[in-house]
Amino acid sequence: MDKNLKRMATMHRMQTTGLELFYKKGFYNTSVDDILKQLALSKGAFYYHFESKEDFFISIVQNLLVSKVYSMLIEPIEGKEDPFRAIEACFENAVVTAEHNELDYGFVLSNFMTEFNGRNELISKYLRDIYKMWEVNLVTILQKGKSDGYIARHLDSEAIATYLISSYMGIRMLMVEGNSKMLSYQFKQQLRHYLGSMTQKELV
Amino acid sequence: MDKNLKRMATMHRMQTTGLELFYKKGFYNTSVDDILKQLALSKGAFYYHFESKEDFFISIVQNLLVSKVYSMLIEPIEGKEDPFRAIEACFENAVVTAEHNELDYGFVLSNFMTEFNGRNELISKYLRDIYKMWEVNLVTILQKGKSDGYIARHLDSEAIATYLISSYMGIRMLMVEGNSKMLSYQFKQQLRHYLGSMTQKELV
DNA sequence: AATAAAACCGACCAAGTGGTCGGTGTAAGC
DNA sequence: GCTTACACCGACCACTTGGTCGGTTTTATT
Repeated sequence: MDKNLKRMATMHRMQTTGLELFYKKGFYNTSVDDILKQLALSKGAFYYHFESKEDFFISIVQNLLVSKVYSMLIEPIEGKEDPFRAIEACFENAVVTAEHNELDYGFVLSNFMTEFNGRNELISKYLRDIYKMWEVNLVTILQKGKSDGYIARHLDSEAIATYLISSYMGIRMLMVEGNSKMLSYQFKQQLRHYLGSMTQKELV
Repeated sequence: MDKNLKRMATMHRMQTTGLELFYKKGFYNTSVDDILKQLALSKGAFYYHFESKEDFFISIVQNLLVSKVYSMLIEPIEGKEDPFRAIEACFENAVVTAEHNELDYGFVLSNFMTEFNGRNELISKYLRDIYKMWEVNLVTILQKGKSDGYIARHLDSEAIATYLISSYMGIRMLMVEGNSKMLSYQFKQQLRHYLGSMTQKELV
């Protein structure tokens, strides 16, 4: 059992470092040696635990990315009363986290989706699944918002979810170029406006 | 003169093919040999015309990307009466172009910005300049819209421009993963809603 | 202490990579 | 016909890449 623990510990160390470097420099632009150097480990250790660089990345996706996206972007809006309020709070929180250059996993996801698109179908599939999970969750909560009387029924939940995710991924892309504080502020402002414009219709 | 013409022709051929492959597979994941193979040209020809792979890419940015972004995303909304209408038409046109998998240069831009971020400061700077050109233009036309009475003065032009570009880059990112027709439709719908919500305030 | 399995090492390999360079074909100018 | 400069060729180089493998150290178990 203790053996298994050590194994898990090493693998986890490799995965977190791998994610960090892959995110910073890209998957194809980060060599296995880069990762091992930072970990002070050898090639042998790496290929003892993982079949290949691809296999390694997939393990990162399944062990780190899925759960992080879930806890950062899905859980915080699940079960809340007012969907728009919950979504607003969640997105604002995510974008503020991103200001300080911490890993925010919505963007990590979109970054990787871009990099692997058309280059590695298997990995793309895994990433697409996470995205779908996020999207489906947003749609579900919006639909529930309709039943609960928070959202006008004529609104298109799928389209709103798509637009929300798009703008978020877009702003995060821009934020890495600097000026992230201003961009974050502008995003929050317009997000509020966008969501606000849909709730106000109910008052009419 | 004829000599110069041939030189230009070859360089242009290299640049268009280069852009196509860099866009499809990424800059770092496309080798000079890949490009030369498709062109049936040799290494010698490449390094006769360009100093390095980096120099080559910069020439593509300056010769192709700048003018394309200008003609697709800036020119169509310059000098139009109603800014929101013009912006709406321009973005819808861009996203429809993208449906058929043609190169749409707004996305090409954002793709490269992502890839070079933190990896090549010089190239990043060139790309950022193009982005700024786009953004400044949007802000300018929005401000003009205020003077002309099309847009309420209390609205934040910079924030609107940012949000517009964000959502566009975001939706384009999602579109490459497939289902682009539906995503394009949803984007257009929500874009209209977003812009519409700001014009209606004037009626109040 | 002996054993065996697990965890790790690092030299090595084939296949690329960006870039160099001595050479060749060719077309214009004399 | 001869020269010259431009456009192009492709073998070659140093270096990096993902991946292999025979071997050594650690570790739990007896």
